Parts: sequence; structure tokens; C-alpha cells
Amino acid sequence: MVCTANELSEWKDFPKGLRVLLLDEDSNSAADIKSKLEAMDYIVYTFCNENEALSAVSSRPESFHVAIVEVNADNNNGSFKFLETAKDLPTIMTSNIHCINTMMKCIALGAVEFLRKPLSEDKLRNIWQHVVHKAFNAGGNDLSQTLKPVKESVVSMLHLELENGKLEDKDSEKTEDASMAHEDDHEPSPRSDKYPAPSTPQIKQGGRLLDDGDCQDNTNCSTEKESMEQDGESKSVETTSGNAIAEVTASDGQPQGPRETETVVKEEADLVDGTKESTKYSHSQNRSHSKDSHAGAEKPNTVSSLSKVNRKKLKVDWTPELHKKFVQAVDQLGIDQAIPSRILELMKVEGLTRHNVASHLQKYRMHRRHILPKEDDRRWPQRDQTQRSCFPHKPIMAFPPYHSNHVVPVSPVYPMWGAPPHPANIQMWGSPGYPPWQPTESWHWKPYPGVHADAWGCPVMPPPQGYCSAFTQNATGFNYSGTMDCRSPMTPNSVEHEPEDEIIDKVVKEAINKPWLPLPLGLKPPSTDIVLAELSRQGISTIPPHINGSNS
DNA sequence: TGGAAAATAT
DNA sequence: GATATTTTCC
Repeated sequence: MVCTANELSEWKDFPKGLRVLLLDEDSNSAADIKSKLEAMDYIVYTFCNENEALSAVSSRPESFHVAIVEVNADNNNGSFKFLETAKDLPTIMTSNIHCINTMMKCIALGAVEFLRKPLSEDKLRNIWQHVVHKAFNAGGNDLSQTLKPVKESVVSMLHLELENGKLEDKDSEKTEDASMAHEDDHEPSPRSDKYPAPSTPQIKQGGRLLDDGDCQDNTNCSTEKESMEQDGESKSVETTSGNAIAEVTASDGQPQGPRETETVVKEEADLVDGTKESTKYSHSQNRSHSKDSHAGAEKPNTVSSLSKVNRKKLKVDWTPELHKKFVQAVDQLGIDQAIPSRILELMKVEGLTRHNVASHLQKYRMHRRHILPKEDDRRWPQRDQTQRSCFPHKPIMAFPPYHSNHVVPVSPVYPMWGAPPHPANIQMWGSPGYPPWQPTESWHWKPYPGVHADAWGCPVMPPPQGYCSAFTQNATGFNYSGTMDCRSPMTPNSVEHEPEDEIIDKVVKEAINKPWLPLPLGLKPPSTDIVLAELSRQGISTIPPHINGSNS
């Protein structure tokens, strides 16, 4: 983020000048709070009923940075209403009542903190944290105009302060009450592993989940990597009790950076009373968790409602973005080198475990396997008639060596994963032409520039002689002998093949002996003209339209 | 570890 | 019941 002197000067005394909306029906209380806030150079706008306050917020949202709303037993609806309506405004609830359910409800409805009255200066002094937190955690798109300057200023400030070694006092406070978690008293420094998370449990906020290696304040009791991965997740649940937030910055530590690597996972967290509450971390764009408001809209037993949402450990939501990363990682590694651990490394996504990746990889492969042959099925028949009547119904052999580590990547384009039921998946697995995936998909062809997906398994007819030699050369160059390796079933000692295996074996041999035969090796097919000529020479007149397409 | 399959969750 | 994801097993 750019740090300009101008920005800095704009709010060099941050958080002084922070505009606070105070909603408190109790005029005495309001006056008291107001005076305290003003003593800290906060600008206070007092309202005694939610409608006025909401009206003010809606008419000039940029006028407030944070809100302090009182909840009382008599009229908490108004407070909740405000809370639910003014979602963009970090809202701190305060009350004389300490009903855990009320607190929970407030939090569930989006309150950033629940402070018990009376509000001491210490408590009030740090409300700016929520503003900063929001400024840094709101997705770029979500960042309101009000928060932008805050963020910029803070960044600027941090920049300077960091050079001085330490952040300004920023009041290392500790809010009590609802805040059972160890809070971050400082502003987010580029190196800190947490955001300036408010002291109160947040059940929302785009955040990252604990990463294996970043489970800073948690126990690292697990020695085994594997378990650490898992513990890293559940750990956040168990050891951060009271702090539903399990935010961990990405390795880069840049406040903004993590946003794009946030994993969408659901996490359960132990709440104060031990009940579980689920938190869904997602990309910043999804920040508004309807779930939360939904849960909050329920009765005081919000807790139990939340608890049922999920009891299991984290569940990775393979959003298109995440999947894209995955695919890119796979691409980068090459399909043959794409193993969970490496993919995981490349993805650099917090909270994602090797298992998650492995699982996804498994699915990914399955989809590919499932789809590719299907596509080929449409094309092979013709070939059968002409070249390989003995060829199995499916070009089994033509499968790319997805699971073979010693095979050269003969990676065909990643096809869509089929026709998924969910729109999201449709995107994820990329229906033809789905923009986001196009680049990725073509990426797969990197090792074989110019080769089109359709070349794979296309009813390409025996290429002319001239091409044959080229083909052979290429095949050699690309170590196509290795391709045969992927036909592991044909290992010498596997004498008792299934009938299908025998066929496979046969085909493999044939392929070996007749390299000029068009196996789906991902090689560039001959030019359309040549193919057409050859086809017609063989009396084949029916030509699938995609041949032309794939070659031109 | 990687990968397949079983078990669960949604 | 179908899928997606996690767990388990090898």
C-alpha cells in the first residue's frame, strides 16, 4: 500500500478523530460515554433511538467509523435491529446485562464486541481496533469509503512506526467481559501473525484459518506432520477457546495479501460455554455470512443453533478460486509431478492440508478420467472400424498417466469435470468456454505447445509417411516409450490379466510396434488437409467436425 | 507420503 | 440419493 505523506497527515493522530455513533437510550450513560470518548478525541454522535441512528447511518454512512450500541432488557430489539441493519459499521454492543445469550446473539448478529457497562476509558479507548480490523479485513470490494482512509492511514502509520521499531502505544488494553481471548493490542504490523483482531470472539470476518505452521499460539504437540495438519485446524478449535477467530496471516504477513489466499473452510470453535460454534472463513467477498445473521435471528439459544451447524472439523470449500489455485499448481508441477504435498506448497493457502489437496486431487483425477474417455468414446468408434477393431470399447490405454510418477506428462487438456449439479461447480470444473478456467486449462498443454485437447484421442487417421517419421521422432523426444509405462497392467508378471487387460496389453504392443498409429499421446495431429486426404484415401468420408476445429 | 476406498457430511 | 469432503488404510 502506498504511503503518502498526505495520507499520513490526514490522520496522523489516528485514532483521534474517530467518529463514533453512540446509541444509548440512557441519557446519563450516553453522556458519560460520550464524555469519555471525547476525552480521547473521538468524535461522538449520540442517538437515543435506533431509528434516528439508523437514519443517520443510512443517510451518511461515511460519517461513522464505529458504533457503540447499548442493549437493555427492555428494548433490545432496537439494538438488534441496528446491529442487523448497520452491518457495515463495526458495532460494539454494551450493556448492563450479562446474559450470555444476549451477548451471543449480539455477536451472532455481527457485533464486533460486547462490552459490559460501565464503559471504562480503557474499554473505550480501544474501540478503534474494530475499525482497523474491519478496514483490513473487509475485502477490497467491501471496504467502505469510510474505512479506506482508515486503512490507508494506518498503513501509513505503521510504515513509519515500524521504522521506529515499535508501534505506538495503541493502548495495550484488554477488554474484559466477552473477551476471553488474548487480544491483539497492536495494530496489524506486517509481520504480526494476526490481524488486530478485536478482543471479542468474532464469528464472522473474513479470516484465515490456522495453518499448520502458523498455529502460533497453539500447542504443537503433534510431532507428526500429518497430525499437525489436522491438529492445526482442530487445534484452533481447542486451544483458542473463547476466540472464535482463528486468523493467521499468510506467510507474507501483509494484511492485504492474505485475502486472496483465504481458504473457505468451516471451523468449529469452542465458545465460552463450551458449546461449539461454527465459523466459516471465506474469501472476503463472502464476508457477509448470512449464516451468522440467520443464527442470530433465532432465539436466545443461538448457541445451540450454531453448534449444530457443524461439529466436524474444518471443511474446505473448494471455491472456484481455490480450485483455480489448485489447478494452477497442478499445471505448474505438471500432471505427473502433481502430488498433494507439492500442490499444497504451490497453492500457499492457509489452512489447507495435504489431505485436503490429496482429496481434491483424487476427485480431480476421477473427473478427468471419467470425462476424457467419454469424449473419446465419441471418437473412437470410427477408429475401431479402421484401425483397431480389437480396441476396447474405451480407450483405456489412452489414459494419461495420472497416477504414474515415472511417466512423462502426456497431459491432455483438463476437461471439465463433467456436468456438475451446482452452478459453482460448473464454474469450477469449467464448462467449455468458461473464462476463468480457460487460461488454466490451456496451461496444461504447456509441455506440448500447440497440441490441442482434441488431439487426444481424436480419430486421427494414420498420418502420412512424412508425418509418421516426425511423429516417431517426437514420440521419442517426449519419451513416449514412457507412455507405455503407464500401462502398468501389462507388466510381464501380471500374467493373469483380465480379458480387458489382455486387450490392453495387445493394444499397447501394437502401439509400440506401430508408432505411426494415432494414439492419443497429446501429439499434434497432422494438418487437416493431410488428414482429410488420408481419410479419403482410406475411404473414410465421415469426419467429425471437431477435427477441423482442433487443427486450425 | 500418495492414492484409493470407505466413511461422513451436506 | 447424489455429491463433496474427510478419514482410513495400505
